[in-house]
Amino acid sequence: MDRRRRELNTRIDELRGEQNRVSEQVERAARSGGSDDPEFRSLREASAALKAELKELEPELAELKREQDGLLAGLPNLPDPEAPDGETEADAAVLREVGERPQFGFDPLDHLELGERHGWIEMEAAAKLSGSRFAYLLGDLVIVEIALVRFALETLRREGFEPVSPPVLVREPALFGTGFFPGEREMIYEVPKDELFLVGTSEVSLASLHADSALAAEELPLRYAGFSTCFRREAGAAGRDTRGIFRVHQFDKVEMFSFVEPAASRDEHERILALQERILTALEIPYRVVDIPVGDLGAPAARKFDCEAWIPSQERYRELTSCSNTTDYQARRLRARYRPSPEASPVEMHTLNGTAVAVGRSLIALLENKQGKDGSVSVPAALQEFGLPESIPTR
RNA sequence: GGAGGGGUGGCAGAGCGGUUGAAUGCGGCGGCCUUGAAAGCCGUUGGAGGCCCUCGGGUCUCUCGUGGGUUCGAAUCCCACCCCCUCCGCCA
Repeated sequence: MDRRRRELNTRIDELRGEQNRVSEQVERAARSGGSDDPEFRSLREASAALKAELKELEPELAELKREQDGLLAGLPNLPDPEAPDGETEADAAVLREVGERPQFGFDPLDHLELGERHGWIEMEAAAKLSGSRFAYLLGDLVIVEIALVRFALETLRREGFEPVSPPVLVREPALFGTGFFPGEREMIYEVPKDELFLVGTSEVSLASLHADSALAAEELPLRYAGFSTCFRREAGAAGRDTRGIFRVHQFDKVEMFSFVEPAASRDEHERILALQERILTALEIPYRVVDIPVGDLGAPAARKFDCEAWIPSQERYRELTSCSNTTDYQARRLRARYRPSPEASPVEMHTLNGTAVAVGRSLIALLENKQGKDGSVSVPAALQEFGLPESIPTR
């Protein structure tokens, strides 16, 4: 296919070149001889013949290009050779476990029992309002949510991440560029009337901040901390994690996003992971870090680490944050480039993303791990700085 | 939502069917001048892709918001879409 495309391309280039030359001659003939000049007429005919041949070949080339682009668009990023082998979550390599799992001298409650007892989570009315997998958060939990967001934003800001409150309704190219399209179209809410889509993560909006541009090398790295609501259809997850707010269609999240030079992306990945761990540690959530196997990476990522929080009611670790090095995959699709030196041609940057705080799941981890016998929940010191008491419910 | 105006090279800004891949100014780069610099003067200066090659270039195509169309020939004419500005209306 590619060979035929190249042949056609060359042929069409030649024809166009010929036509450009003939066109010039036509002009000269018109000037000297006028429109009755026989030379003028024969040249015009020659040009018309070239045009006819072009009209015949061009659609075939366009079709081949479309086909080839479509194939290319569906290809995933090349996995990092160090990513572990394997197809599924089960093949992930556990890198480390951090923090002490709580030892309860009583029967711990799950987050929904705690939430309902204190009037913090209301799911039935939400289901009536919006359907399954929606929730109202109320009271102290809302205050904790805001403290979580502020804590994450302040932490990241000190590390050079610029806070961003981005659009959450975006056009198709943003989703294509970040690699959610064509592969994960089923996960995305669509607003057909306006040809807009609701983002499943602010990663999509942040990545587009430097699309279609060529930055100077000195401008890199660029680091952003996006705060937004996220929307996910959760198609294909029917029946999974149906209890509580673990897997819902709408949640808030603070997301890190970095634009870096290719040589720096490995270090940046470590840096993002380190920040995630620092945040989890400050929130006093026990967690483990896993290295995602190649088969579970998704299209954009070359390497991915997840931090999984210990969830007492499930007696297992569940994904809380995730960070990916997408190398040049998104940059290529978004045309996010930079000049290695002022004279150099622009080349693709590397982009990386990572969750700073996924609010809903963080609340679950906090509620369950920090609960006391009386059903109260102690608040980590890091959040107390943002106006919360030592424990909730507030009396 | 209604009515106008407009999107041209890093920036500003001309061009409005053929010699314009694009005037001019600013900026950038090189040089002259200078002890050094400024000023001045001279020169130079977009991007993507294909082919050739003595690796420095040569050559061709595409590119004036995006996509179509008209024409022998389009930055220039027509259509659709996107974006920006001004005025009116509406609204958190």
